[in-house]
Amino acid sequence: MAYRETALVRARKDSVRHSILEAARSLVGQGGFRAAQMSAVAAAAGVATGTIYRYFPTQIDLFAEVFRGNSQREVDAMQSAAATAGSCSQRLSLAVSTFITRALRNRRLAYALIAEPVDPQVEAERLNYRQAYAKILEALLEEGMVSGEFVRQDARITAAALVGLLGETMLGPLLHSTPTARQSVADSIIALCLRAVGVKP
Amino acid sequence: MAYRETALVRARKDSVRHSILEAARSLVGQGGFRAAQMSAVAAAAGVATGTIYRYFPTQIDLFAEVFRGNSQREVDAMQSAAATAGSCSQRLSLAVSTFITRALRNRRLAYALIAEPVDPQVEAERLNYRQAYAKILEALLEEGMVSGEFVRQDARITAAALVGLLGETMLGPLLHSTPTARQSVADSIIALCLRAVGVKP
DNA sequence: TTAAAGAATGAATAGGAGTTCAATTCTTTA
DNA sequence: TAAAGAATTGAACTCCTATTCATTCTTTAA
Repeated sequence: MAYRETALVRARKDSVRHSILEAARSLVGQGGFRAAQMSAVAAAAGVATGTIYRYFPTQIDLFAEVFRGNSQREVDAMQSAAATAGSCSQRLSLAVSTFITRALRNRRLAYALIAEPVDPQVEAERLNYRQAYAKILEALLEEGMVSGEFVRQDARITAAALVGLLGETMLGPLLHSTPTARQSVADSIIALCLRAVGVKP
Repeated sequence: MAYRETALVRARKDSVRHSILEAARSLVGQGGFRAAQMSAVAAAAGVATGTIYRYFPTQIDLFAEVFRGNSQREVDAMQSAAATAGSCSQRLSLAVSTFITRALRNRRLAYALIAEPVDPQVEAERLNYRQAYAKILEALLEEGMVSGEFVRQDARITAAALVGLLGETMLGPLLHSTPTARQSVADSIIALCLRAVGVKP
């Protein structure tokens, strides 16, 4: 034998893989998935298109990983917010406002993750993450019902509804509002969520 | 001149156009937009593919018209429900349950209209119709606030939120529930909507 | 009946983006 | 330094449908 992968090569391959992912992530963050053609990703990553295929079997696999990476961050952020100290209402408010704030910080990315038309297999990832959000909210709702803060309800449905509610308001009124109006819009959404879960007075 | 379109020809052309639209509508209703390739539409309509182009400049135009046709029916149905006699709460309940019932009656179509990945120009139609739903709900919310049935709120935001809420719950929990569970799920969604708009006791 | 104008046909074409692969360059070890 | 094994390259290829258009029917009016 005259060749075996050394740590150095391993490291460089890891770095190439990382570059490709980062390039794709950046393109998606700027122009959505449609802007991330393989040739564009390759150019941005500084490799040939063929090289991408040594790291990702298909474009869909690459996109799925980009989707997971981006979405997981959002889910984690919401999870942290939901896990803070305080009443369930406060934690729900924080979780929701975290979602809103982060979506506003990168609206194109938010659009890509929430609503951009994508390949069905990437859409499957989207559904996974919508469920991940829903699970977090569902747990919070259950807790709030036990503590008596929220009225009795089907937590699974309310959780899904909140996810849909947040997505739609991010794409609709909020994105087109002026910067000064944003805070009040965000406040409206939070108030709406609290009403929806039936916070008792 | 030796040829001029007569009423007979006019009528047949109208009928061909109608066949094409109907074929497309049916395919979309069964398998979504992805199942409605031009060749499939032509076959279903009993014409050659080239013929479609004498009636619709591009596939996108055809799809947009199919989308509008289908969506308008849904919007009209909700509008009727919202315009019945009764309290604003009752009318909201009816509007929401109308939406749910109709979505359940044709789930594939509901998916195509609500969430199937489509061309951006068809997506634009989708946004139009989401706004149409929202407008109906917004008017109802305004009325309910004036009458004192609903708490003060930003009706535009709540309306958008309800649209998102309905769409998400149609795709999530409801579609996968058993037939017997459907009614209770629908009831949960209605109750949720009433809480969200802040129905006063 | 016939010529002009339209309408319909469907095989051929176009175009765009993902994917492949023969040739090339790089790494490693003997 | 050489040879084997990998990795990289990017132009060529593939695939898939939407779209076109030369040809063939139909219809109309003289």
